[in-house]
Amino acid sequence: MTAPVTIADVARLAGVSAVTVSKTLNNTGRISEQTRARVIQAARDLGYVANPAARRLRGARTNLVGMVVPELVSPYFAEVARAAAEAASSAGLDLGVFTTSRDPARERERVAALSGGLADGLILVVPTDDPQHLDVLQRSRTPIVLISHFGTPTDLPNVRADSYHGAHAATTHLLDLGHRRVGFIAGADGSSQAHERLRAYRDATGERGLLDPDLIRPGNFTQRRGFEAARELLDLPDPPTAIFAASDATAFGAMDAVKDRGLRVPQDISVVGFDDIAAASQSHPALTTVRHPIHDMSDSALRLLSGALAGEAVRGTVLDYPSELVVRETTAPPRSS
Amino acid sequence: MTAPVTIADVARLAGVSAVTVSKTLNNTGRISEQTRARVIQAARDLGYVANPAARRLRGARTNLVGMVVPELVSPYFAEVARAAAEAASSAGLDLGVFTTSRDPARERERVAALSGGLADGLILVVPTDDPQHLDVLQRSRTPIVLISHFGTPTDLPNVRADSYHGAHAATTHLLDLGHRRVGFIAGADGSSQAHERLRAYRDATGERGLLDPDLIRPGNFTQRRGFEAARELLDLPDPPTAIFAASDATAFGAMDAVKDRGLRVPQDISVVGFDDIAAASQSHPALTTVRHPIHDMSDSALRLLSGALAGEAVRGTVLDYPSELVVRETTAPPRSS
DNA sequence: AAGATCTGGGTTAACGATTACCCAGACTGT
DNA sequence: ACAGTCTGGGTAATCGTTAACCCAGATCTT
Repeated sequence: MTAPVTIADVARLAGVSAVTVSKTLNNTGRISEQTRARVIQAARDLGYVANPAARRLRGARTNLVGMVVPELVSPYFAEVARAAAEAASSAGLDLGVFTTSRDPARERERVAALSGGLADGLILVVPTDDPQHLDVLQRSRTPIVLISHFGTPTDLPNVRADSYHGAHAATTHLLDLGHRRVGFIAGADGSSQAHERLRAYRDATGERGLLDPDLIRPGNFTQRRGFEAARELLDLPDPPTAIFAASDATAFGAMDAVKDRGLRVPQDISVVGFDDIAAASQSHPALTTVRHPIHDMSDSALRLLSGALAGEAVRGTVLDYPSELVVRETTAPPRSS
Repeated sequence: MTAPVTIADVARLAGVSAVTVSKTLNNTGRISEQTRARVIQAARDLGYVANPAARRLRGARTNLVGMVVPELVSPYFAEVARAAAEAASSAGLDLGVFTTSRDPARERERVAALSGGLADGLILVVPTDDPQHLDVLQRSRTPIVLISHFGTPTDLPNVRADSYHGAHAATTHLLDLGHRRVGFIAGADGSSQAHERLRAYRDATGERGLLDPDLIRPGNFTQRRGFEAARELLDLPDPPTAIFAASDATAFGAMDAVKDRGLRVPQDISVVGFDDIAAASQSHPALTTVRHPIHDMSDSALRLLSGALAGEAVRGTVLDYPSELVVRETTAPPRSS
């Protein structure tokens, strides 16, 4: 039950004033080498860490950045959080991750509490697309960076993942291999990313006159639904020879269905996923998929935030990161060709 | 760039003093209905949210709980974080998740910063087992709850996941099905959980005189290593008819290897995992595995923390949650029997 | 009817750290 | 030798909120 050690404790032990301790530890003001050494020693001995609340209240920096994500269980968000934590760490910042469970009210509270007095800056992943909410964000004094916000435009810096190009490339890849019937298992309704992926699939197949509505199945990003939807596709009178799933999990479900039918991937059926989660490269055969440059995105988000913290003007910046196709082992030319 | 609205702004608008606003909003002290209504209205109009830093500094509660985890990418920690966030939310608390990347120094910093002035309480998942570090934790004034700490004993409340029983049950399950050669793919060296799982496997096979060191392969919890290790096992002169993997990811890798050999799960080879990650129930065939009662554990951890926050004596509490076998579709009697 | 009690709200101080400002002594230059 | 500069460090004020006290007027006692 030891009370936390304060700056006064350190000052007492070092035989100086609290101000001198503060100056020493923050490298501000003039301090002699002797005193500096004494202070640092005392701080170390006591295990002193400045109280962030006090620091923040005084207007100084906390070096804490808050990240608000819808949830953490889907590998995508987990990966974004991890990449951001690493980027933050190498920028000398700490990252605290807060989840909203996709509850707009909770998102508002989190943002208010964090920007009000805990964090130096905020990174919002897929913020709720509510004009009023976004307006509040825009007026906030604490720097905010958006990740993958696609709705109502704002002038907040926004780092976006562009699903379209990757999805288009993936579909084209299958077409180029010789597939003429490529099935698509969609993502969740209402997700802008899901919408983009479907649009790209439609465009790519349409360009070659190979668009068949029967080959498009609804989905929800889950593995289970991937399994079912793939079954539906395989049960078609004229089944596809390749399946493009809107997420890796869905693709794994689809692969399960293919194997369950006694067919082989990729010899009988090619499968492509989307996201490049960790399991994609580790499964066997390794999944051909589309990768969001999550690391680059998180790096950029943190660079923008650091910039804003340092007073740079970052308003209006929009960084679009194209997704890219990663060809592994689950795609091959169709049997017939 | 609106400056955050402070309690003084609300006071001014409502025509009262700051203290009255504080009392009203915190339901402390006597306030007339009239005044109360005016204050609440003003606060709402201004969108006032108390500055957590100031509040915390004054010694009042932040309603923020910090959770420190090694990382977030492995589904296990992601799930623990999610369950804790839900439990926190229903206890009226917010949960901020911080990662350490398994860096002890970073863990110490995080804990110091959080307990020093950000969070009301802390939940530490798998804390570094350093006596000195643990001593600091034990002296901390802010309540701390440990999750799955197995090393140096402390009197901090500790909610533990017991891997042993579940792993023993899993092995016995395979043995009861008639398997006489059960392979084991271990977890990462140095993980106490990995050690317990191996110990249980050894005990369970040993009890029936079926322990064969050749059937034990090193692993590291990854899918890739599961694939390789399973190959090694299948290449044995007298290969196992069942494989018990120390994690679900490893089990998936093993299943890949089995299928890659043209064998079927569970007809030719049974596979059991450990953790019951989301993909376990969604894959096909659905994975037989061992589940940690993560939700119960997180609930308990938060209950303990809330209790401590409310002044209850929770020191010394140790809750051991047994892991339990979940039989799904990847286990069956061996071919020969 | 005069003290006691209650009501509703204000005053003051404090939390821990930082910043702006100040000052004593040592050193410089001419 | 005396004003100016530099060095090293201290004092006071401040951030936003709340707990501990206090007090004026209304209401209640007997």
